[in-house]
Amino acid sequence: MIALADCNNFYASCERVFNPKLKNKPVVVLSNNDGCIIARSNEAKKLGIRMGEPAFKAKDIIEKNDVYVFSTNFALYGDMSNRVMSIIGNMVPSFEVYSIDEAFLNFSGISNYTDICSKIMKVVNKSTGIPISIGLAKTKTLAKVANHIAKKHTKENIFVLDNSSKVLSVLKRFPISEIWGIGRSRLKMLNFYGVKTAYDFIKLDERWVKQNMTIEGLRMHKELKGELCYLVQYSSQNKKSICTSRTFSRDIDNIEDLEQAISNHAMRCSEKLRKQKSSARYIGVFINTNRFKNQSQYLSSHRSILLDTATNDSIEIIKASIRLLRSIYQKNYYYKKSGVIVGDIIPENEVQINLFNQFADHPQRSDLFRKIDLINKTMGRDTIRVLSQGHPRNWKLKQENLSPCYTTRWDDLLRISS
DNA sequence: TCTGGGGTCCTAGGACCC
DNA sequence: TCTGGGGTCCTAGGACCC
Repeated sequence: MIALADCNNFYASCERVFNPKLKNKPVVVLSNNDGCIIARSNEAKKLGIRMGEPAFKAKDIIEKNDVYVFSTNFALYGDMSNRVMSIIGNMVPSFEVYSIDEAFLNFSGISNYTDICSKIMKVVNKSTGIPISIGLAKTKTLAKVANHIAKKHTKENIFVLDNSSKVLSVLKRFPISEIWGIGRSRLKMLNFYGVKTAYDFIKLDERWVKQNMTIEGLRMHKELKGELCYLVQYSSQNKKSICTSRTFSRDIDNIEDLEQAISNHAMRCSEKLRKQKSSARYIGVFINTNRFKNQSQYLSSHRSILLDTATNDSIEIIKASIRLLRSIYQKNYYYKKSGVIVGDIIPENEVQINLFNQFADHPQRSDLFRKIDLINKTMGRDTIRVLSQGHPRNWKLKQENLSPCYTTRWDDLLRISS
């Protein structure tokens, strides 16, 4: 069995822990710049305040009903999350932290899972003040369904989907829109073909699902029928890309302010990189205009580069980010959002080098491999990894199209190795 | 010179999640 | 007036290889 443990109304619940007078009162938490509503207590949900709604649209409801409003405090939520997760971790053999407020628990080979889950709910609530719900089933996707029911249709906030007839009767009433992995676009497509419930969906032919919804749709299909596709991953994985972005509280129309923001974002990205002991080989910068202001002028620009050598050095990342920003900056637009992405992340102590095709018949090539071997032997295995090797036929053509950052690679390597 | 099947690598962008 | 931030996975298509 797999369980999904999910904190109820997490951010709103966190605020409540430190402010007892909020008990049984409507509470909402707002996003950056107090823009959107991103968490609601049950009382706030009952008032008809919608998830993701702009705060100004809900202003009337908020004022009339004395709703308590908070700006986000991510330091607090992160800290509370760690506490909840470590309690859960102490009570189950293996589990996966799926998001700030959710964890999948692995109960394979364990029969008293409901007892353990009830106990987890009690202990977490008693020692952190955060209420949680747990759904149990054979697969992650079904555990999500069970969790949904636990939250909305049970008093105890726990629900077990343990036999196939129970699963079928639940799926017959479960709207397809609520299934994990069905978003706006897939919902529209499925509705077009008359699929309204999860049961309608599992009755579809697997080949049709694969063809129309790719491999992800097929996995969803199988998981809903009880076939395991997503395993509980108990070891925490490093991020594969890291992004820092913000919406400005006002429109920006000059490059100085943008440079300032991009520098900060780049700094935060490098900090996150170093924290997970990684380096990035790819840097991207994007800026968007205000998409609500003038739709015909909406502009979204993104530029990126691959670096010669992976880095997590703040100065290098900032410099590259500013260069990218300058290459995409355009006047006459009012920028509203900016961000930096670092990607192709590799462990800190490794250097990755792409041997591009223009070097394939380089007379020093065999020499190079000898040097790489030598470096790896003295510095440790995989200090330098050769990612791809090209063919001489490609040489001339490639060379013309290469961006400057590639062409130095050969010299850099020779310098490193000599 | 023309032809095809079976690959790899890379990028851009869609769709989804919390 | 005011509309979030941070991720993952997958596919298509170009350009190239044998």
